Amino acid sequence: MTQTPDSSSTRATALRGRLDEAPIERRALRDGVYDKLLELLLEGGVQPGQSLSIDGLARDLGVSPTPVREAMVQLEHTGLVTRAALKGYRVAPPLTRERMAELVDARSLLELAAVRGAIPLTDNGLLHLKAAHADHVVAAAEVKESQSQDDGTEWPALRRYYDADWAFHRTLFEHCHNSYLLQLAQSLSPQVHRMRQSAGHGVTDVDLAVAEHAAILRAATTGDVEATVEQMRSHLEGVRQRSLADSADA
Amino acid sequence: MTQTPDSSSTRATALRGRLDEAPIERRALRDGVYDKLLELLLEGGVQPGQSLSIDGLARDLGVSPTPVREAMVQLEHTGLVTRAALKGYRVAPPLTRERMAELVDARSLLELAAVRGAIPLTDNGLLHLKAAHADHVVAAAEVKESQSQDDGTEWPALRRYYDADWAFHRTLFEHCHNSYLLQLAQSLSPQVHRMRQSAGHGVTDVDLAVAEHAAILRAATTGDVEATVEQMRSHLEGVRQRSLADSADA
DNA sequence: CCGCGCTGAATCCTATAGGAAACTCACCGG
DNA sequence: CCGGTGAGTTTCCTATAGGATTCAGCGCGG
Repeated sequence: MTQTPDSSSTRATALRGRLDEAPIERRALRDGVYDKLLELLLEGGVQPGQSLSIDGLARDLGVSPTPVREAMVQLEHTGLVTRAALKGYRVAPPLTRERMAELVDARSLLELAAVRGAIPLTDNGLLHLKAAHADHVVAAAEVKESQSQDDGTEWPALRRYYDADWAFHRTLFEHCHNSYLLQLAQSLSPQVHRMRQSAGHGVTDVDLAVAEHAAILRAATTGDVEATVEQMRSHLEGVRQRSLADSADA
Repeated sequence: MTQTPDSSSTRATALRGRLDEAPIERRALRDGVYDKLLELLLEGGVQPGQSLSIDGLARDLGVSPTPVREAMVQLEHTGLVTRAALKGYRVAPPLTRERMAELVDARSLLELAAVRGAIPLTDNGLLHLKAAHADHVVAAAEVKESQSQDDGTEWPALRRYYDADWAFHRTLFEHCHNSYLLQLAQSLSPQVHRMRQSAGHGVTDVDLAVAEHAAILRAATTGDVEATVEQMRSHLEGVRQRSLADSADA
């Protein structure tokens, strides 16, 4: 059975405590296509400048061009692909050092504002942040394990690590009492992911990031706004350094 | 650079001075549909919550559903419409007072950062800002004239005024040496337009806005960063007051 | 040797058609 | 009186087809 009619509202309120976090999500084909293409672009399996044929992608994915077209409109907004009218879509050119610096600046602006709005955290917010950090630690361990094997299959672990990292930051945005900050940060997040992908960094960065996140979490626990801001600033400065360290601006 | 055909570079450079501002823009149908729908939503000709039927809009616009669908994906990202899978699109609910305050806060964060990055302006930037301000003054006069007639046709003038107002602010973003700030501000701008539309304000606000813009321009001319920041802060505080003054949070 | 025009295939863009799901509303049993 | 059920209609979602445009390759004239 595909759908849950859920006509009995009385029972719904009774279960509200259990399924408030899982709104049954019906997905059209275009959402799945979007996820697939996003994964492809973030993994770096396509060269910048390469053309992305609508019909070709539709054939490869086994769907018709219409949902692919919709997904491309969505991707166009992330900045990962560029569109030329009547000429199709192409993978966006790689980020230059200058653009990377701008990206980190813009992100810092949003993140520091989010911290100022989120601290002191509510009890619920603190729980979420702790959970996100714990997941980040686990993902970091998995990355280190997969990299020790070095069998070429480290991408899934890396992807999971990136998601956990972003989830930690996103938690702060979700509790900063300004929904637009979250929206803005999310619109920047694909570019941030791409930046990290282009500058393949080593295991040491993972440890540093985890340590800095831990410092942020400690400061957030105390409820000291300025201390948390300072830890976040330090973390973002680290991110900046590590990102710009090795960037072969093609 | 990837592939700039640019075969006739000699002639291109000869004409560079004349057509650098007018890149011939080929538009597909979906771009025109997007503009039409954006106009419709910003004008307020549709009630919040009203369903926007793909087929119906396609019939009304005299096109097929496919370009309408693409335009809706684009609109969905602006927050002016909401989408439920397998249920279609609806006009987004109106902004509550709280959301308006959040919006002004987020906008202020970006605008103040832009001023800090843009001042002191380059000669070119200063020229652009002056031109934008002059256009804003003209548009303001047109609004006052059209409102004195009060024949129900004030919308075109108001729309033009909004565009000129936003162009002034956008100029600062364009010269702040951070392309992502401009991108973020542009993603917020539809909501800002909608906010102004929902809170129908009078002629007096136009004069105030023009005066505050003039103050910003004067400070920017001197090249004093902090003075310009202060004028922008004052302006945005005025915007906040006027926006929240009359808001019938439905 | 270089620029120019032509031809063909590939691709984009739009229109149309059909299957599937959701909403409306009358009907009926309790 | 109220909740459940079923057909009918509307709408969304996807697939397919056709016209329009771009791009690559080739031959020709200057």
